[in-house]
Amino acid sequence: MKGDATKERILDQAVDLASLEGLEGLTIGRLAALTGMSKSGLFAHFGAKEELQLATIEAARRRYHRRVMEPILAVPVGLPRLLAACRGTLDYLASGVFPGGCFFVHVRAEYNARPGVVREAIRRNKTWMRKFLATTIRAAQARGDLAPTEDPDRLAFELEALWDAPNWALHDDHRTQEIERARLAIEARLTRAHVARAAI
Amino acid sequence: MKGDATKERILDQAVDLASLEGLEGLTIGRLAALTGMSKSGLFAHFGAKEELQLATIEAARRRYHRRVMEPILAVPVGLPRLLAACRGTLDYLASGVFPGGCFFVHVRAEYNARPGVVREAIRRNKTWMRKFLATTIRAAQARGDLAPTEDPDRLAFELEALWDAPNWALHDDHRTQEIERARLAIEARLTRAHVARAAI
DNA sequence: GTCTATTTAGCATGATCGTGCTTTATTTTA
DNA sequence: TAAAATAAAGCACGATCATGCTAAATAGAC
Repeated sequence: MKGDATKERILDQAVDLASLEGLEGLTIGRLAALTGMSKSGLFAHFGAKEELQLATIEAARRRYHRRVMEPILAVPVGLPRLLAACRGTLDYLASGVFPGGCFFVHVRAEYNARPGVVREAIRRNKTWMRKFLATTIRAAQARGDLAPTEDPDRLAFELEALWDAPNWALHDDHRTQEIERARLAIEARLTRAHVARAAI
Repeated sequence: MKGDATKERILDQAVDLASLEGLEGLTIGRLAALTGMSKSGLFAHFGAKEELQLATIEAARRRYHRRVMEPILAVPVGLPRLLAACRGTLDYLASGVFPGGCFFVHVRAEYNARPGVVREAIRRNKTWMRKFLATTIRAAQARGDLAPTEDPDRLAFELEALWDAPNWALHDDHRTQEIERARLAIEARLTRAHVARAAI
């Protein structure tokens, strides 16, 4: 079907636009202009603004999964995968997977205080990531590669905090410096968790 | 002058609204409804949307300074002040200074990828905070209360990262848990920097 | 190649956006 | 208290918002 291909093309633009301007800045009119379609023609694919927003979040999730998560999931469970997650996430920030920086950081801030299905959809992604990290940490502990005294959820919280932070400088001159700071902080943190070779 | 008092009242509402919905969600119409004024009457105080946005950022800065920074600045320079900054920032998140969580985290995400005077105004606040932290850390080092091997800018980056992170859970049930995680992480980080009594 | 189903455009609607201009109401000053 | 200055409202504007309905174009099936 041709409609599906068009929808894909629309959502690709929508993800880029929303990563730059948020899910509010993502308007039907702007998206129509960007894709060269008519407003009504584009709108017909979604039926409601909220559906477009949800589809955009889902498209961003797919892109993130393919470009960032899949390489990580290809690494063996436990410490190797945890290190791959740190490395992959830090690289992803500078790699331009999303033109405006991390899509999820942007929209999470935007909908943090707005209850509704959009916020829940965003929240699910964050929850998934936290669970994935905690599970990976637990696996590393089970293999004796990480101090068993570490609380997996706490360590996951800290890693996320550190690699989300460089986003704020992502459009400044010193953005590589900030990413490097995050990298060093994560290395030190993992060393403290008794990782023998923490170099990422 | 009466106009000044009105303007103050408007900006007070504007800060609350923007902390919840961002500087875009902050529209003249909504703000007029909130303050019980006419759109044109309110608009006349600012002359342009962008002026309203800049005035709102400045009003948020003032509120933050009075409620958060002043108590911190009352503490002696060096390590005591650094600990006060950590404690004060963590408390501030839950205290409802801004109804939507940290005003600055929200608007920074919103304007991260939008060049212009608004983004620069937001950036100035972040830069100021980073400099304040680095200076405070340096003072603590000069007094021998903090390891001289620590890079002040790196430590400042990490502290900011950790205490910004709980914002994402600020409207969830487990928000206190997330703030507690940040507190524990900061304590551990300061201990690593050779702070004798890092309890905050 | 015709028929049918799907996709897209055209056009319209009411709401809201930011922003002017012109009065009216309210303060401040003299 | 009268005059001057300021603050606020009323009303209007063009633009853009999300969203419908209907017609045209294009696709896939036979």
